[in-house]
Parts: sequence; structure tokens; C-alpha cells
Amino acid sequence: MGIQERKVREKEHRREEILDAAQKIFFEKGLVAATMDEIAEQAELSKGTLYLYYRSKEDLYLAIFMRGQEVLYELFRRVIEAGGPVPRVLARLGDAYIEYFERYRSYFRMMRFFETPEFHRQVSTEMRDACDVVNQRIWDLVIGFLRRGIEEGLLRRSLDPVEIAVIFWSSATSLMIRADAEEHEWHSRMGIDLSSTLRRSNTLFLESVLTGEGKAEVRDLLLPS
Amino acid sequence: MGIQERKVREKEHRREEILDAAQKIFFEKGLVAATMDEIAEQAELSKGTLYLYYRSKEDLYLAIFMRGQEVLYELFRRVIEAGGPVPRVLARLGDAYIEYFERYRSYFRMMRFFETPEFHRQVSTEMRDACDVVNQRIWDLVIGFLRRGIEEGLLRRSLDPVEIAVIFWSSATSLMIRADAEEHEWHSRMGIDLSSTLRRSNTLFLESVLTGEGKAEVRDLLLPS
DNA sequence: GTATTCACTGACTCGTAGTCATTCATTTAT
DNA sequence: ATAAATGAATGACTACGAGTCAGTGAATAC
Repeated sequence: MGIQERKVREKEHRREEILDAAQKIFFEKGLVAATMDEIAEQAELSKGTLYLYYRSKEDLYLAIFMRGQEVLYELFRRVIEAGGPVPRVLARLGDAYIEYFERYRSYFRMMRFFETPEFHRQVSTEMRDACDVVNQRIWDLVIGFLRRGIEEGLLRRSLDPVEIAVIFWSSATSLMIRADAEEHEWHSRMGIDLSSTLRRSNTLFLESVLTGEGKAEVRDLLLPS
Repeated sequence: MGIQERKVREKEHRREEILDAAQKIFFEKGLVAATMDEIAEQAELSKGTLYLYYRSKEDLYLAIFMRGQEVLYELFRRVIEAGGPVPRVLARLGDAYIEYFERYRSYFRMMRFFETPEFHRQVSTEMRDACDVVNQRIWDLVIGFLRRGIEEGLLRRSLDPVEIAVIFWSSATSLMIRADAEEHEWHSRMGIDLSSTLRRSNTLFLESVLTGEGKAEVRDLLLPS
């Protein structure tokens, strides 16, 4: 009966090998410029074989995106598990996201496509669903934490934890996308440094969700009014 | 000498006709799904002719994007010219952007591509530059207004008007992109209504940039702490 | 009446995602 | 030991769309 198991193992291994090859090419060239022929060559397999393991170029891309989401989950989990006062942990979550942006830039960049409907239409439902699961874990982690903050009276009671999470995440992401691609342009045309802007945005956001009591906890992190 | 002028006029007219045809197709199908053959058919011209007027599919797309930017400029200009207390006008600018998102959805959607480096690489420098000019006018308009607010002591002096503009714009845009494409999903999976979240985000942002004096001006618009 | 110009054409090239009939090695049945 | 069955892997092939360019014909100039 060992043969069946070995075959399953080998198949999974092959799947990972393909993913490694695809990751290398996608990281180097991006989704559009990368070709399946190149990935096949990198994987030392024929193009046809790739399609035995992944339904489409986009499925392959999404599978790699999921690796990135795992990394992000770990970063957030560590910050939350380290504990401390809610406002301070919230600030650290912002820093963790910036760390993801800076240290795992290639994974970060993949989020851009995750946002486009054109991309999603190419993805198989199975891959989509698998991705949603990984994603939901991140949201649940963060939202659960925010809920605690509200119960403890450190975050404003008039806010919804889900909304706070979404607002924080989208504004940070949006600035990062810009900082990633257009940092230099913004500096020369508008005279600002988007990395600082990103940090300032996080600070402003933090201030805006804390109660008076919450603000007292992190007075040192806030801006002068 | 009238012949030269007539020819120039006709050429400009043709350029507009092509733009109209392209707009129809792009609005219906989006950048990726739309084909130059379809656009040519809509314009009742051959594909080759399109390339006599626009360098690439992306140039054509960007030319339409610029039409949208003109509309946005007008919306903002009207709000600012109508005048009133800075904090209230700032809130109205947020509403104007939401109006752009809701009433000019097809133009709004084009911004997504404006953000991707893959797209930019396809665009000719001339079109790029033309686009930057239109864009800059919007930024100058808004930033000039914010600067006034700071001078009047209604917006926090520790903030940079350019940064405020960028932060506000990116967080709103990011939520809109999500609201546009994934409204339903977010509602069923996370139980939130992204349109409300967008408005709440704007309110939070407004609060966070106003001084005490500024907040007093728009007490009715803010959330309970 | 002839030459020139120029907007326009559409068949063509080129590149790439995805397919499928075929090959070949491994496993199973006798 | 040999034949049949399985299924992983192949690569030539199709489909399709962006962009090109030699050629056409009508308006204009001489």
C-alpha cells in the first residue's frame, strides 16, 4: 500500500517544485511579463505539465500569493500574542504591516492583482476558496483583537471592529502600492516621502480610533495637535 | 488656405470619434477584455487607422481616463468655489469624490490601471505627460485649499497639506475600489456595507485632521467618541 | 491631364495561454 | 516472465489579439 502514498507525496512535491519555479519567475517579471513557457523551463518540465497541476497562470499566481498571506498571518499573530496594552499592540500591527511591505515586497506586490476583477475571473473557484480561507484567518485574528480593544474601552465604542480593520488595511495598502511604484515620482513632483506619509497615516488613524483613555496609553506615539 | 485648416479640424474630429468608440467598448468590457478590432468596428474604421491616431491600446485608454479627470476636477472646483468654512468644504470634497465614484463609475474604474506599473510601461511619454498635467491641476486645487485651512488654524499645523491630500485620496480610493468590485462579498463574509464604511472612513479622517477650533465648525458631522 | 499627398485599409507577423493526441515508464494481472 | 493498464509528461498545435506595413484610391497641387 506504500506505493499509493509515495505517489501522492511525489505529486505534492512536484506541485511545490512548480510553485518554486513560478515564484522565481513571477517575482522577477511580474504576472503579465512572466510566461508559462519560462516557468516550465525553470521547473524543467513542459508547459503541458504545469496545466496538470494548476488550472491557469492565475491559479499559479494565486497559489504563491497564499504563501505570502501565511507570512503576513505569522507577523500579525506574533505581535498580538506578544500582548501588551491594546493601543500599543495596534500601533505594532501597523508596523508589522509595514515590515511585510518592506521585507516581503514581492509577496506584497501580488496583492495588486488580488484586487482586480479581471484577475479573479481567470481564477478557478477551488483556488479562490482556498485563498479566502487563508485570508479570513487574518481578518478574524485582527478583528478579534480589535473587538477586545472596544470591550476594554480603549477603542471608541461607536466604531465597528470590522470597519476599523477594513479602513486601516485599505488606507495602508493603498499608500504602500503608491510608495512601491511611484515613490520617486511623488518625491520629485509633490515633494513628499511616501514612506513617511504611510507612517503618518497610520498614526492619524490610530489617534482617530482611540478613546481618551486609549490615547493616554500611547501619548508618546501621537502627533501634536 | 482653408484646406489646411479643414484637414486639421477633420483630424481632430476623427480623434474624438475614435475616443468615443473606444470609450463605449472600454466601458462595456474593461481594458483587458476590449479588443482593438472591436473598437475599430465601433468607430467604423480599420484597426490600422486607430494606430494612426493613438500609439497603443493603453494610450487610447489613458486618453479616456483624462476625460474622467476633467470631470473630477470640475466637481472639486465647484465645491471649493462655492466656499464656506474650511472643515465643511473638506467634508463636501469627500462627498464630491463619492459622487464621482457613484455617478461616473466607469471613469472611476479606469484609475485602477493608472496605478499599475505594467500599464504605465505601455503608455507613450507624450500621453503620460499630458495626463500628469491634468492630474496635477487636481492636486494643486485641493492642496491649495488645504494649505489655506492650515493657515486659518482649522487644520492641524503639524500636518503637511500634501500629505493630507494623499492620505485622504488613497484611503478613499482604496475603499471605493473594494466597494465597486467586492461590495457583495464583503457584506456576506464580513457583514459590513462598504458604502457606509467609506463614509465613516471619510468622517474619521476629517476628525483626525481638524484642530479643536475646526471640529467646533462641523460638530454635527462627527461621530460620538 | 498628370503627379503628389495622405488618410485609410486589412492581411500579415509575432507572442503567448491553453489543449490534446501521443509517448514512455511504472505498476498490476496472469 | 510477459502482457495489459495506468497515468505522468510531452510538445506541436490552436486560438486570439496587439501591432505593422505595403498597397489603394481619392483629394489636391501643378
